[in-house]
Amino acid sequence: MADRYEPQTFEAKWQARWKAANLFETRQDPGRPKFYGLDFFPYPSGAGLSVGHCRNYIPTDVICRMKFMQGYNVLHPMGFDAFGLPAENEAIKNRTHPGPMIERYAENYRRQMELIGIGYDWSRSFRSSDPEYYQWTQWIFKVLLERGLAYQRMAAVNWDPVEKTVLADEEVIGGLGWRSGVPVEKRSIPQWFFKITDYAQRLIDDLDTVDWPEGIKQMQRNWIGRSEGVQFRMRVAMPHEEKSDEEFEIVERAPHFEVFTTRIDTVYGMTFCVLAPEHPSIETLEGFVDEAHRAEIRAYRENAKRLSDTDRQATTREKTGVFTGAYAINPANGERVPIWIADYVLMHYGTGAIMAVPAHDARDYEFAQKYGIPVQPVIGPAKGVSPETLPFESKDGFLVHSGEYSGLSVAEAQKELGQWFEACDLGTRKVQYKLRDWLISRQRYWGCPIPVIHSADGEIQPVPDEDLPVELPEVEHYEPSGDGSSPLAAIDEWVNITDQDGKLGRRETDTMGGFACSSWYFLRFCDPHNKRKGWDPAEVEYWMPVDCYVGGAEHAVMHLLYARFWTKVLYDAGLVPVQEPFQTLRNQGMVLAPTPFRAPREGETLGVGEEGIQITFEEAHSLPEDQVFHRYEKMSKSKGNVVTPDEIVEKYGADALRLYELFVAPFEQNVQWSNEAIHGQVRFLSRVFKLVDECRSAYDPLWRDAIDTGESSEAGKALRRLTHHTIRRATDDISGFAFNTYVAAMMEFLNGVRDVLKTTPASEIRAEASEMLETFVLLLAPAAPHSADELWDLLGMEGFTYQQDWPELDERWLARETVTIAVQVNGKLRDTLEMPTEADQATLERVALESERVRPHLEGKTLRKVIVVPGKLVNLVVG
RNA sequence: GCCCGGGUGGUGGAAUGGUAGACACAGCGGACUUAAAAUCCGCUGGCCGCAAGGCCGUGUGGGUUCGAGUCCCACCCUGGGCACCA
Repeated sequence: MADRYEPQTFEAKWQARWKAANLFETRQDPGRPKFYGLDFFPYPSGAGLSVGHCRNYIPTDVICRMKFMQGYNVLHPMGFDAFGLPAENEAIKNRTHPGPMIERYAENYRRQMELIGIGYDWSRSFRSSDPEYYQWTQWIFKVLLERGLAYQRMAAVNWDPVEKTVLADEEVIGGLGWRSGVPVEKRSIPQWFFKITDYAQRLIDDLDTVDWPEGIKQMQRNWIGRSEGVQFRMRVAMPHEEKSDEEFEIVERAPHFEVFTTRIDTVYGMTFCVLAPEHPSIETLEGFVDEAHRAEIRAYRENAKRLSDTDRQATTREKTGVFTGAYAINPANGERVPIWIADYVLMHYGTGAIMAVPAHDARDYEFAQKYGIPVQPVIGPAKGVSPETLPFESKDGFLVHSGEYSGLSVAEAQKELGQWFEACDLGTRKVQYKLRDWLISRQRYWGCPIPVIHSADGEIQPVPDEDLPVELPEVEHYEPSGDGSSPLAAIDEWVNITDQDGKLGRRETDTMGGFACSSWYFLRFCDPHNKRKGWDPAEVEYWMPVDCYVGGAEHAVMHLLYARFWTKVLYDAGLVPVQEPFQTLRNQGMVLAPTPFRAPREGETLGVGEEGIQITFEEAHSLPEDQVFHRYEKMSKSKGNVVTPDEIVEKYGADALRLYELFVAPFEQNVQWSNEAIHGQVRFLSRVFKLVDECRSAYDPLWRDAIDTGESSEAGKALRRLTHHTIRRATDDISGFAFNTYVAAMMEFLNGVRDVLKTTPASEIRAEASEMLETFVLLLAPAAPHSADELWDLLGMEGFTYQQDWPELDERWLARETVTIAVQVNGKLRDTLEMPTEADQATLERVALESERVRPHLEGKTLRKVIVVPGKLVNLVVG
């Protein structure tokens, strides 16, 4: 019998036994509640898993294991997000084909997940690149198409010159491609979109129905960006040709335009208005202005077209614009205001035109200052008071210089002006969203083909269900063409087909971005091998929604928003019974690893936010110590700071790794990896083995019969209190994602047991010690399943801990006979008293006043007040 | 600039408004050992004190309260997200 933790001798053995017993195969017993625990769909990188990834999988595994022991039918699947740019790029770099490559990588991921003892039901696994899977991705695409939620249009898109593809807005970070890190360019090509904007309001509203981190919800709300305002028409007016410059007339033939504002209360302060350079009305407007203005407009628009989005949206950039020579009429007061064109107004938001109120908007103010446009304050901090400094952007104010609306608060004025604009048919109150439609087209090979045929007459036909999947053709060369077309377009024998009616047609050659594949995989896990349907409705009805969804916060907007959108579309189509896919969501913190840097040398410059030049570990060793410093960074292959579970399991064992990752910090918090602190877990497990080894001769499997009839000794009682106290803590902590305190509770359990056994050997309290041993092993099982099974076996028990019932709490043992009462004088602790639990207030007060440690602090003072919290403390207030 | 988190010993961290520092790591002392490792026992926030004990202490400054790491206000630092969205 091992009296210490020797993982090499048993971890592989138990993993093999679990596999042979199909232990984690999904159970669907009637009469049991269900629990669906899911991890984010991983892309299996060639670098394999790091201990950082494990921080996602281990906690979910702990919860799923406890839920199963508590009697739930647990669905805990794993599959691989194999399609998409990362896989294709890695394959190109390795000069191989993405298909077989990703298969190897996925196998390696699975090996590592098994190495750390994660209890997945592998019989349900799939890859998003399996034709049996993407057949149904294509089928869902058609559902969207039929419902008018998928469409193709020419679009200026984010073109990533390195990836040679189009990126979704969400994949452009600060004007740079999210993977390539280079500035994206504008290009105009036909693109497929999903109309997620139709669902904007529901995507906001239903966040209230799910248990997600508040920060993630807020990020989604911000991304969708709802704002309420008024949209109204500006009529164009030109100087009267035969009269003086001061007289104007409305030109009905001119292109009147609409503006959107959230600050209708400031409408009297409008001193100009601005059109985006791409605004379609400008072309007509040019016909009404003189030659000089026309030339300026054209020059400005040409220039704007050439600017990249990054340059245009750089916040440090000074605003630019041109006066058109035309004017518009402010409908609120009939005053004329000049019409400008400026690229700080964006065509894709609102109407692409704004009313500019420089007194109350920082951007308009900056522009007005630069071009000498008047500024008219209309909101002040108090009634009848003008603001002292401009711009005055606060909404906590009152209107001035606003006709009959002067004196109203901002809130009142927004309401009344909105009503007035609507009553006079000047405009309408409107809700705007920042969210834009989801660009799904990728001009790349390694993705799910869009199941559409373009017939010769230009019609778009979905591929019939019976012809799905549209399989990716096997090809030698799949590298992106670089001309904006998919490499699939070059495969004539695949592209050119005859449709059902015998007409010639061309297949759509774009593929879907990877986020499409991960927007429904959680449904497929409910019924992964269905050949006739994407899923059996009964299976999805049974398992959905996901009860516990765990992954990194970096998918806060993209994946989670898309998956919610698809679920809602499928709900509307009557295909799934839930409107939200993920009931509870939690984000694990990252594992950061020390990464070497050195100071820049002559001629080297640091980028924004950089503190040094990142170097390899080899280089760090070759440099003098004072030239190298370390920073904790996210683990990544490119930084060379990856710690793999393989090396940790090899050295310390899987259970020590699992415990360490659970214990090291709160679940949601980032942690700094250290190879040293893990020793504590090895030590803990060794002491557990030692305890079981010492006590097992006293172990009686029939302890239940003896324990409630027999009289307990003091030591026996202490042991039982400890046991049941820990059942409560472990159960609550695991349920509440407090894995660090769960492990701490187990350590305290061990320490407490050892204290009891110092005075009373286990053989004298056999029943209580047996209950303790069994409970200890079972409570430990979710976190350290290999050790738990080994210990279970050493106790002479049959089967796996996973199959045992979770220990049952007996609340009677939570009650204590005595409690420690804190005695304070003026809030400062002066003594602690061991008192019977049921001691009443008067008793506590009396004993507190008698305390020898307390009395010196009362001398010469008057007792003014006594606070007694039974079971807790006595506070004597003196003065 | 706006929206979220977070600042507690040498380190990771614990603490329903009620004994701050649980549980660990590291360190120090001791036992065992020829020795080391491993293991076991003890100490370990700062200052004063031989001790008993006292004073200070949860980023800073105020406030509420009998009592504040926890609640409120202002500020500083830090991590993340968004960013010309009218």
